Amino acid sequence: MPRPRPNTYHHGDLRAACLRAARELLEEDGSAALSLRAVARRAGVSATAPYRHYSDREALVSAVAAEGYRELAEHLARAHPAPSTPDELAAVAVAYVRFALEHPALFRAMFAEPCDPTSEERVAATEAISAYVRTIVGAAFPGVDAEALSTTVWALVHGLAFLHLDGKLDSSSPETVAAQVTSAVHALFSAAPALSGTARGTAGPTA
Amino acid sequence: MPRPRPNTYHHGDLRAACLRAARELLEEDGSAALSLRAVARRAGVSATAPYRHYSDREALVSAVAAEGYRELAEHLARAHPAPSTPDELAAVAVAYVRFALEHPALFRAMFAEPCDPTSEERVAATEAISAYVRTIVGAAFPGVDAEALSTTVWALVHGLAFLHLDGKLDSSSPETVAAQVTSAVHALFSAAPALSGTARGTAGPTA
DNA sequence: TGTACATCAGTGAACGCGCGTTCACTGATGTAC
DNA sequence: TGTACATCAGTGAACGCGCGTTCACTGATGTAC
Repeated sequence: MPRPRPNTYHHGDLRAACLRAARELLEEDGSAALSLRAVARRAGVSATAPYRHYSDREALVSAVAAEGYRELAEHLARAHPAPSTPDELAAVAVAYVRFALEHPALFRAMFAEPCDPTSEERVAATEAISAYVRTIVGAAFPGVDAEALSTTVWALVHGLAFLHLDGKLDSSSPETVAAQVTSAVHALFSAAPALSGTARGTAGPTA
Repeated sequence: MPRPRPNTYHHGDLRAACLRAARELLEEDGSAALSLRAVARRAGVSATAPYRHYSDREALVSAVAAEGYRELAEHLARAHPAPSTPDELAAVAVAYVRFALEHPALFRAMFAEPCDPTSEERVAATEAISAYVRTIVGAAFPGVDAEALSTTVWALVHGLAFLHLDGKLDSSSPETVAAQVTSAVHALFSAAPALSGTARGTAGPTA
């Protein structure tokens, strides 16, 4: 009975296992800083094994953050694959805030610490997010300056996420949060036509 | 020649000196976590002296954050003591973002890490900020639901601050930042009358 | 004004800790012949 | 199919570090008489 990979010396996929371990640690204790040694311990591997796959601690943290960005993107797309009305956009906004509240430590790792600009994986991931926001805002408001509006939308939603995360707003129930996010986003969108310089009135919710 | 306080054994006001030292360290290296030992070193005092004034590290960090909130409040008031038009409110919003960009590490200490709810000094300071925002938004839009609108405003501005802080938006010049914040806030305010259930149209910029 | 003494606000040695990282190493894997 | 060997992916000891915190201490201060 030759077991396929019993307690292999060679782990198989330690790179992915480290990411998984890091994520687990973040979910369990959001306030603790992520340490390479803790990740190795959690992955059931010697303290130095991760160095085979990550050049240093920073590299691991960046990889975790990048994975977080990708998951966030998926999460938003799941809320609505191609939103084109204010309601659908609001649903995406709610998903954004919910993601932050469901993965507080990950979200902080993604945003709260200075992003080192040398991690191309990380830069690419954040660029993907902002491009995505630009695209869906542009699709919903074809005549509007999508660049400016999408930044404003992103900032609003991002700010709501952080204020909730920091306990500065009432996050007692998911419904409360969703209602607040929805109303804030609608408030902003009802002003969107005013932002349009070139095609005023061609698109927009006009109440 | 009895010098008044030459190299006194008794420091005089080590509590304040610790705060000052902590602030200096934050300004100098925003990415490093604040340590009690580093603060003591900077204050020119033994590693354990701060324990006379702060029960533990957390207490010092909370005190720093609380001071930050108070300074932020002053900074906003200086931008405009009693804003009552969208333009004046926008000036306050710009001041908020500028404060974050000028004191990135302090701002992160104030917001990015979970606020421990046991620090009454800290809780009081954040409550003061949010009450202040509520007040000025209420003053500018008397008929509007100030609670909801002020939350939305705060979130928008807070989000802009954080996205700039994290390098996700173009922060190349103060003017760029100011223009963007101003336009975002105006976009939101132009929708404010729509938020008013009771006094629609009595206040508001109506373009 | 001078003295005794309690209290206050520091010192400095010491503790145990977890960390990032290096190093020489070794067991497992897979490939060339 | 079997063997030799290079390479890969781990181990484990060790380093030096800064940290938070404790402890017994001591010098300075201020107050009561």
